[in-house]
Amino acid sequence: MSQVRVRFAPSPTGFLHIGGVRTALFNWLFARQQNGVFILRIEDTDQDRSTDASIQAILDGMRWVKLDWDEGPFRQTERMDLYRSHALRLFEQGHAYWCVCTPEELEARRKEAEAKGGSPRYDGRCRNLGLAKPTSDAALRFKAPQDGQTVVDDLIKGRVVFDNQILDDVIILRSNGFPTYNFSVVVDDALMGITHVVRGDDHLTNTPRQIPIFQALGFPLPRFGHLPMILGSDKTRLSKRHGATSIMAYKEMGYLPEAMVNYLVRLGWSHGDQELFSRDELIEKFSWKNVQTSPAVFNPDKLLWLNAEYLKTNPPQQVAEALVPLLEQTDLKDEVHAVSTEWLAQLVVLVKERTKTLVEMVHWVRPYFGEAVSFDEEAAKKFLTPAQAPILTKLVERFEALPVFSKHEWEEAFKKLVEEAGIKMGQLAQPVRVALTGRTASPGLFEVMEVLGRDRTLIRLRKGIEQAARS
RNA sequence: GGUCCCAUCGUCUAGCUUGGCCUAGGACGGAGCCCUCUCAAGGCUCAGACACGGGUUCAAAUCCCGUUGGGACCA
Repeated sequence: MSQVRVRFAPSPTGFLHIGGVRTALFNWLFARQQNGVFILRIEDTDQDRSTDASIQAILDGMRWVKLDWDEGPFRQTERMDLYRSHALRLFEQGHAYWCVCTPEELEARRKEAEAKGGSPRYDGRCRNLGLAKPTSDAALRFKAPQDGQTVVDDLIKGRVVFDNQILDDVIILRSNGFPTYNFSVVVDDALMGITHVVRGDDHLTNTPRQIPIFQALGFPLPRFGHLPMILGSDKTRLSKRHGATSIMAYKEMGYLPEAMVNYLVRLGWSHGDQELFSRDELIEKFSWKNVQTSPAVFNPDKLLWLNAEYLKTNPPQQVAEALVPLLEQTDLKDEVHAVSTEWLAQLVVLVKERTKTLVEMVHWVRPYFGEAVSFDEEAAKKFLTPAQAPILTKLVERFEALPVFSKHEWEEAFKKLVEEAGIKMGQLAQPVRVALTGRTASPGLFEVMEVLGRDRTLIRLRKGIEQAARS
């Protein structure tokens, strides 16, 4: 059994699409599971639309989700000689012929054929002309088989049969010397020794056009697999209209790459009822037979839930590391560098159950930096009133009597005071919460104090009392 | 228009290969209850689907045919 070789072959037009990431992911998982080779190939023959920035976006995106490639990135523009020489070889061997029909003529004939109710494909006019290298503009066409059937034994769709009668004599080399998509793909896949061509099912009907080219070139056929598309909420192909489609946009929105991968892999693949998978588990359990045959609607809510799961279960240190770059983009920049990574991890633990993205986490984590905290106006108005000042003062006195912070002891002291005052927990907790965090919603008070430490807890309580007395 | 693909809760899906274990399971989202110092998280409960029509069979979500509806490609 020869080694598995798979590829991901995006076009560098725009950004790396999450649908592309999913295709790459399935290929990558298969390669890793089979101890195979994963190849990255940039299909940049469309020079009008391809940009270097897009190539960079592909590499950045792949790295972010940690899909590493073993060979490449290859660029088709660097392989033009290969396409031309193989096209010419087909001509020399009688598998291709020069066509001098102009686009205008073709268009006119196509319209005519359609008007007569015929099929709009090429009529084969130049097929038997036997033109040697013509002087005028000419395109090279592949002599497609005209009878029989082409059978694709698809890894995902199963057996798909096409009548060769529908096959057109496709152009393989344009008159400007550039290869067409269907040709360069075949040459690359063949030359790179790809054993499994797995791509979006928008390419399924291209497959019977490509198979005869492999055969004419004398290369063994790879296996094919066609993944169903990702749809938007209105069941049309996923596009910007449905929200972000660029993988890096999700990074910016505060998603973890683990969550993206987990979500994308479950969109079209399943392993029983399991929802959460580690990378190693995916490699172990992935199989084509459990890939869905029908398209799937992208569900941002579920992705968000998964992200929250990973925020909660990933090692806090790791989450903190991912959080730092986002904090650096805020006015907290300097303070972030002043604190220890351990303390940051502790902060993550404090808030992780309340946030679904890193962006939300930035917001939640804010009050714990710096000595003082700024009060939310509404919150202060409601809970830091002159009526609250006396009990808050008492609380500070009790706390001051405790020389070191101990979550248990401070909680006991707090509860004792509540009991003595004959009030409910919440009646003291909310003013304290506002004093400590500036807001009405926060993690548990004593966890907050623990993260703040004794000094800052006392400082903030005193400031809270000042605010209460003032209003 | 031609060819091809697809069809289970709103969404992602299990089940379909090898019909009975399916009064169709799980997850997200929704509703409710519990927990509770706030907000969450968590626990429990509920609503919610085999596109339709024919067959085959003792028995069909599962097999066959058709219809409808989506989608892709070709130009």
